[in-house]
Amino acid sequence: MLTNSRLVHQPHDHGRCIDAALNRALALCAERNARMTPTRESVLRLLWQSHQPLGAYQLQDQLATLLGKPIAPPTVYRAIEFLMALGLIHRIASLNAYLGCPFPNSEHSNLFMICTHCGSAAEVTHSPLNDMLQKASDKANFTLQSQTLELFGLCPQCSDTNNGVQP
Amino acid sequence: MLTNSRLVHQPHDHGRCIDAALNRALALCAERNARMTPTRESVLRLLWQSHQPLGAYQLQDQLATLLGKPIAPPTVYRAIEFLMALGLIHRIASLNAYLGCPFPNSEHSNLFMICTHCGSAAEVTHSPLNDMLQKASDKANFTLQSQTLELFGLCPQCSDTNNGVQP
DNA sequence: AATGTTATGTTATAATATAACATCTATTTC
DNA sequence: GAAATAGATGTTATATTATAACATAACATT
Ligand SMILES: [Zn+2]
Ligand SMILES: [Zn+2]
Ligand SMILES: [Zn+2]
Ligand SMILES: [Zn+2]
Repeated sequence: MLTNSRLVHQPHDHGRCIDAALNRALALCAERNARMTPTRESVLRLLWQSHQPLGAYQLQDQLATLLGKPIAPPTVYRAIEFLMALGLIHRIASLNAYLGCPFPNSEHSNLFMICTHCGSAAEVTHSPLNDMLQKASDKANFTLQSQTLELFGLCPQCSDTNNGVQP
Repeated sequence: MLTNSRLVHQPHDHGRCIDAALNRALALCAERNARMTPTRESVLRLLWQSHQPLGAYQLQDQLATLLGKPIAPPTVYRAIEFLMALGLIHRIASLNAYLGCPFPNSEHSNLFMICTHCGSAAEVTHSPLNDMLQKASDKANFTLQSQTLELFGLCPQCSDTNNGVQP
């Protein structure tokens, strides 16, 4: 079970998360001949400021503040589109929100564990789960193409005590 | 694996689907002292006209046509809210659309298999899958509360040949 | 009939997302 | 380096999905 769960749901040196994400992104761009422009990089950084999914208009606000000038929705959505195409971020359908992907290269089950209290979200890749979904699909003669798997509940921090909100 | 998959993805006597759904709904309303009003019944019927999830504004159009008078969004959303509260319908987050539930009483995993070609959607309840999700949550110290599980792919009809769209 | 409760009508607006076209910037080609 | 091209951003308008707020109507209980 490959996951960033422990990291997400615990206090940690978060600067590393951002740096690592940026480095993965730059490597992937080099590999694919894609351009990591300042706008795109800013959006990716904003999505890695926390481990909580952000909505497009939250991103818009924060981007406008960061760049010190008004930003229109298409700018944000274009960056999102670009980053999604590279697999650098995911969309959380239940939340209409976006989240940095911790392992953009590897195979994905796209399973998310999202805390209903503090909002943090961990991503999980779980082969047995994928196998089971594949089998269930086979059994129903359903040709599986993609999947949206979002779990809601309390993260370790928030279920332990009522610790309040995450850094 | 409890599912309406075979029914959904094959030609069938669809009048029965609607009648059965209505009967289940009426029984549940009686049980819960809830009122199945004409508007609510119409919305439920519309959602059972096909096995394809419908958006709120599609419902609005169809309801307006059916009732022969203009219908405002809140009317539709109120009916949706009521039917969801009773577990008679589900929301498909990836589609912003709503779908009748084929087994509103039983335990739910809320797993959907949605055809990307014809749009039909089957619901599946799968205990081993739920167990596995519960275990994965436990392992991550995540207190599972609810889940959104949506699979996209080709239904038996659409993957077999290029049969085109479903009745 | 009077009262309280539940449902619907109505208007306006919030929140999320995209279309269409103009302009600019970087990359390549000559 | 200038011209041509492709890629990225700016700008305006609008589509799509969902809810807030308040008025009216229907129903139920007494
Ligand atoms: Zn971090
Ligand atoms: Zn939490
Ligand atoms: Zn049917
Ligand atoms: Zn199909």
